[in-house]
Amino acid sequence: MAEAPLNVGLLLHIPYRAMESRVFQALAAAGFDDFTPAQARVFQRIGPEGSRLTDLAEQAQITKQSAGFLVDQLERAGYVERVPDPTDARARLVRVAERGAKAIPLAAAVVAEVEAEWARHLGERRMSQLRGILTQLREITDPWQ
Amino acid sequence: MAEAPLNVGLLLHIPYRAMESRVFQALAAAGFDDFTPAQARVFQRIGPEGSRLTDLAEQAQITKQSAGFLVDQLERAGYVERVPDPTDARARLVRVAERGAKAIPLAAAVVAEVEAEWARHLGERRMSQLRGILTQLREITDPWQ
DNA sequence: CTACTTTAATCAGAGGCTCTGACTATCTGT
DNA sequence: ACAGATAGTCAGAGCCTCTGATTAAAGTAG
Repeated sequence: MAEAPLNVGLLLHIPYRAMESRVFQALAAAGFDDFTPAQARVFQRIGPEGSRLTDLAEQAQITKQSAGFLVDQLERAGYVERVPDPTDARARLVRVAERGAKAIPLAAAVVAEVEAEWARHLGERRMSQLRGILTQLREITDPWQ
Repeated sequence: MAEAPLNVGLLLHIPYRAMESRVFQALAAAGFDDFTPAQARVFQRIGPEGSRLTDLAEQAQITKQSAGFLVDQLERAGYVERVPDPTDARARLVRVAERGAKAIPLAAAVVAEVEAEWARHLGERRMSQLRGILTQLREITDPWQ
């Protein structure tokens, strides 16, 4: 794809993967060792009041069948629960359950820690530029606004 | 993981995924429709003189069994070939084959096109800042130098 | 030169992730 | 009331990745 000056796509992927590994290592060390990246990509999108399976699938850019498969596992492991959607009898809301709620602050802490490391390396100024540029870039690269 | 101000990890992932989709769409449209992201992650790392399976596996951060599986498929599809390593009879070099060589300039063109779109949106100045910051960030997030 | 250790690659088996296609139940709009 | 759209599931297939064991060749020490 590129050689000498790594393409920006790859450059974006490298720190992303580093962040992801750190979060998963920390979660596993804290006993959340049944928890896969694929499950996390769905779990992450669950809104405060719960989300419908179809919405989770769209946002994670997978089919609803795949999302259903992953939610099944998250449910079995106690991270989420499914409740009827009061506004639509066809639908069910996927909500964060007790065990999932415990994992969230832990993950958030690791994210904050890694971001702090990056800020130390880049300097606060460049770190905040990075955030600003990525937010602007999101305008044309995020299909889900 | 985060809510209001998206965490930087996620912000990095959004444009990466956009870039990847664009490249795969273009390859598929040009007849390279048997070519998966997993295969690409290995293919991408093949050096100009060919690379050993073990090195490809390390750089792609997968096991050598997985790398072997993917190289098998790339070989069957004509993207790569395996030749004996003249310096070590245990090893074989995975090299880009004819069909693979044809796909490379196409992928490079799409990468350039997407980068140009991003530069238009961000402005040349911020695009070049992005590249610089990511390159610096790579120093502490890339296990392979 | 021989024995031990390491390295490159493969084989075998298992499980996880994602997809397409088909189906049921419910809602929406006319 | 009916046709079409939407939420979710079931069934089946294929792809990706892993752990553990194995073969062959290299490197190393005595």
